[in-house]
Amino acid sequence: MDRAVTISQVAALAGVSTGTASKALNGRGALRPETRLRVQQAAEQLGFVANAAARSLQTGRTYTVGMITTDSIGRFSIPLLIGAEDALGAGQMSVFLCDARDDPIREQYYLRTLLSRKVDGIIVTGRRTQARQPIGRDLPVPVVYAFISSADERDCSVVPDEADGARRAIRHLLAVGRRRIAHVTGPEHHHSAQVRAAGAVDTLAAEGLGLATPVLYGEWSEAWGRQAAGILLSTGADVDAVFCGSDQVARGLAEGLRDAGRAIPGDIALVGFDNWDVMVDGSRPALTSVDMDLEGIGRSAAEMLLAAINGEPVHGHQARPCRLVPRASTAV
Amino acid sequence: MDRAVTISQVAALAGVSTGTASKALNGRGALRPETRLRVQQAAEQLGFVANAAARSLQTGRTYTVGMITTDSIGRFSIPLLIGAEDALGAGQMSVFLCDARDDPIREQYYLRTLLSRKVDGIIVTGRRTQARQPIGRDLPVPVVYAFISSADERDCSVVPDEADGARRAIRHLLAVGRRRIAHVTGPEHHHSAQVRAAGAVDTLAAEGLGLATPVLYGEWSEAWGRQAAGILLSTGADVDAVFCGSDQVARGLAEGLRDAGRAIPGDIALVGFDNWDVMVDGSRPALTSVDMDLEGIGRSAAEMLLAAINGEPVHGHQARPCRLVPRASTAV
DNA sequence: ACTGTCAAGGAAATCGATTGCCTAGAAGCT
DNA sequence: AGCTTCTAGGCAATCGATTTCCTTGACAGT
Repeated sequence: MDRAVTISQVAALAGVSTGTASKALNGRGALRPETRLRVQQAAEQLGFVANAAARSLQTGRTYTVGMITTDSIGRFSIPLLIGAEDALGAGQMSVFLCDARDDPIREQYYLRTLLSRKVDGIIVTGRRTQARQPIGRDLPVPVVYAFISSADERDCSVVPDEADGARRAIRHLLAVGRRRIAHVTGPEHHHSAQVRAAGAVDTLAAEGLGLATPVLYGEWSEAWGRQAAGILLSTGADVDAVFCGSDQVARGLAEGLRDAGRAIPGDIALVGFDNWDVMVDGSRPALTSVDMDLEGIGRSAAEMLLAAINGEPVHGHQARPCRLVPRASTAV
Repeated sequence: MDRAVTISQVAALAGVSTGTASKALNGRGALRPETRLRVQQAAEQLGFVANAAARSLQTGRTYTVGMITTDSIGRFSIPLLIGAEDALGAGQMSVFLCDARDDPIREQYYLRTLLSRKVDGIIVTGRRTQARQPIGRDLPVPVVYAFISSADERDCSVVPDEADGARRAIRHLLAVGRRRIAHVTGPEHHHSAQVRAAGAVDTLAAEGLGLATPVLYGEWSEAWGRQAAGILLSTGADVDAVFCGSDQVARGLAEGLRDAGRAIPGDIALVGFDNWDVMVDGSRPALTSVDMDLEGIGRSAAEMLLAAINGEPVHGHQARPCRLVPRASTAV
């Protein structure tokens, strides 16, 4: 069963010492090409794979990073995970996944475990309404925050530029000829809702325009979207487009408007936020939406972590632009 | 900067040898309680955390498992991940996350890395239309398949009992007084579609009934559900309930039926499959659905892996029952 | 022929924690 | 007192790979 091949077996087969075998396999030292080859073949033949524990004990590097999702692993974490795992895997690093479930105790527990495992770095991710407290002070390894941001400005945080997303949504609506734009979004206390709303207002202001109605704050759900449709229509406001704070809100709104006999995009054009496939494709018509490129954020965070591990830390908040994906709900 | 605290520093502070310190911290050997306490306090004071690499080099155990998702991390993998991570975290094990993206080469690469890291075990998960080939032969560590199953019957696979899910759906519809039941589902070549359809047919047969129309195979999408509504109505078949192969199909169907003026559940009751929150809650009315308890499957797979690691391997396929979650779409 | 240089590879220390074996001293027994 | 039996805890080997010296032996230069 447990037939772990060690480097001394490889060395014995190749007729060299373990030290020489190590050098041969790692391309170090001064060896005859012929010897190097003999060792490599022996390793191949025995199926030798170096014991990572032994190696890291000696070198101090583990080629391992920890990834802590502070809230549960959810819809937003997955693309981040994938992106990070992608960038790290290419650098031969493995990822420890830790799901802290919004529990500070679990979080600290995981932090301890990761440190005891001597990870080379840590990525902290998750969904939060506000910037979060740093996960620890004076940690012996670099930390990068992805999607959420650290309250400490010196920490490296990679976040989507949500104001940019809002700007793109509004510009797009203006470009397709809409002028009387409303904004329906999530809870007012939610940072994303605030930033997106402000971004929308600012962009309109730059064109000498304003929102057609005050911002409608609610929750991040389809139900609220449907409800908002009623509110919007009952105000009698003359609206020819709605920028929604999320795809779910937009989908609900679309349903509500359709039920009330409004044509989309004929009467009212619609833009969502998140570019969540099941929502944008399930909506009728398909939903134009703002994509935050979460996978790119995950990848980018991982790259910055790698840089920090290699002694070139990046500090401060990195805001990454969004992308607008046009679909039928804003077709001309 | 932070020089890691080693056990010899703890030993020095407590005035004992490293061996004694180790025994004190691990509850081994014969030590005076007073000595044990002194060491523990010293460790506490210095913030000592044992170097996992050194420990595992000595003990051969790493308290680490690998989790390979064969297809990309998706909607189905998340609950599995969470469940497994939950069960393993409680046992102090850490999880290496590997996303093989349906690429056999990546898969083998990850397998190699995991083995070099001397993981104690491996969980293989992912979505497949059929049972998959075993990930390796004669591996030095136990492997458990979660959600997908291994083609080798001797391997341990934890899977949902989808026929059971179908049975529960049909029984529920019968219980609320429906008799003329149709079935709309995904692609015919998909294993899940087949099993669920067969389960539905068998359950009806046991009551001396049959499906009101032949099974409607299509794809796992809302669009197909909407389309199927049209097909179903155009056949003129007298149907008072539809069991759908997925929540997306059900949601599409619900929309299609509503558009055609049919009342749900008044005219036609609806049951979905997956119990996917955004679908069941977004549907109007909220959708009764079959829950495969993916988190339970993940947890269960992890527990079996732990058992195997402890020398009590479980072999064969473990089918876990589903759960029906009633909502408004089948209200009486 | 003698010395200096260099290439090739071996020997052994090292990383940090665990653990089997051993010993000094205390306690128990006759 | 003399002997045995514990007990508490120290010593040193060990895990596997890396790495820093060292030691060869070959060869060139004078």
